[in-house]
Amino acid sequence: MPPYTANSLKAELNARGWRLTPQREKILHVFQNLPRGNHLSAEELFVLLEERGESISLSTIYRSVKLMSRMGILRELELAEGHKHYELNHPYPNHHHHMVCIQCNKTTEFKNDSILKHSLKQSEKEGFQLIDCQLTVMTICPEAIRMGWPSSLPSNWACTRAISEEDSHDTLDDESE
Amino acid sequence: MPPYTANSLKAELNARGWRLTPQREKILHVFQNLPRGNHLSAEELFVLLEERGESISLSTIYRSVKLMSRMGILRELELAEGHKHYELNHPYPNHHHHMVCIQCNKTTEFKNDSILKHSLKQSEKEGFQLIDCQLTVMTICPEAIRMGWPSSLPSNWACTRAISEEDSHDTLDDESE
DNA sequence: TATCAATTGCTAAGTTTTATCAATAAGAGA
DNA sequence: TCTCTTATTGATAAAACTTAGCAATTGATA
Repeated sequence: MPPYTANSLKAELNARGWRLTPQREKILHVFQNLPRGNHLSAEELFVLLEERGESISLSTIYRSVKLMSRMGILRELELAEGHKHYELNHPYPNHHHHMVCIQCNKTTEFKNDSILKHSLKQSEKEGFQLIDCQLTVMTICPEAIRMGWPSSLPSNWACTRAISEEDSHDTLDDESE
Repeated sequence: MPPYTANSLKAELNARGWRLTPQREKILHVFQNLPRGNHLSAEELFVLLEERGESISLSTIYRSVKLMSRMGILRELELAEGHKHYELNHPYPNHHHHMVCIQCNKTTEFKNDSILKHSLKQSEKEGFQLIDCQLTVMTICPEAIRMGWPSSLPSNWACTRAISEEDSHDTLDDESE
């Protein structure tokens, strides 16, 4: 995915009968200058632009991020915080996934291209066209563990337990960063 | 994860100072008798119970599915439909993921334990405790493709394109399916 | 069986997102 | 450059989804 310029964004939009507006340009600009690993909700984007004196209505924010997600410019994230987050779409080889602490909502990115490969394999097997894949790893972070969690947590999350028992590590294959 | 009975559910609840109620029992029962691959939203669960003449208030539905998710009995799914879905939690070795058509919202399950292994590896590397992981594969299904989609779709979803070019298939390792 | 606190159901309210629609402005063509 | 057509914006209202508050009920323990 090439870094978008105002011109290439315009071309992409016009090719579909859509228009380049100052609002869409500003929104793209925000995401392009966002530090790596950050993502914004519609509300956060709204506030951020307001603070910069470049206010855009919330309606337009919602419409724009949805449009740009469908175009493949942004990526829509569902990180279990009750609302959607958006980030610049970085396809392979910069494709990445997220690990989230279900207690404090802290999220971190990680790369692992074999996830994408598995997804591609799965979709091809069923005749589906792959658009994107997102692995969300739900965890408890070290701080949350220290804070007493997971006191009220599952006593039987065999998920972790069982797979640890058989020490799966030697069956890992990939180049995960 | 053992199949829950009323008794084992009661034990799990009481161990945490919580109580077994007819409502919680009914809800568990619904999920245990749901055909494999199905999941329900809070609203759908509400309607389903109402139709069976076993009405439970919507508040209680929401509270119960959240509680049971935290206990590891249910799994909360975010499948980009705008609201959460729930299913019985099937940990390893019955852990699974979802492929969803972003056009018609059709979802299908698939197994691939190496995803879980990668997640475990990632969380351990950072000192996080793994709770669950969910891979969501966004696709366009064959029917949607036939219907003219993805006409307004990304022209540059390098995600798929680039990885196809290098034919990644021979680097796959696992027992998926 | 009595006690105490967890739980329910009802209602209201909070959050996030979409719909409506008149006014505006981008793009294409003359 | 000007005009025309239609996509787009912004404001407001409404929809969709989820949580909060509280009196009444009921499960678990002794």
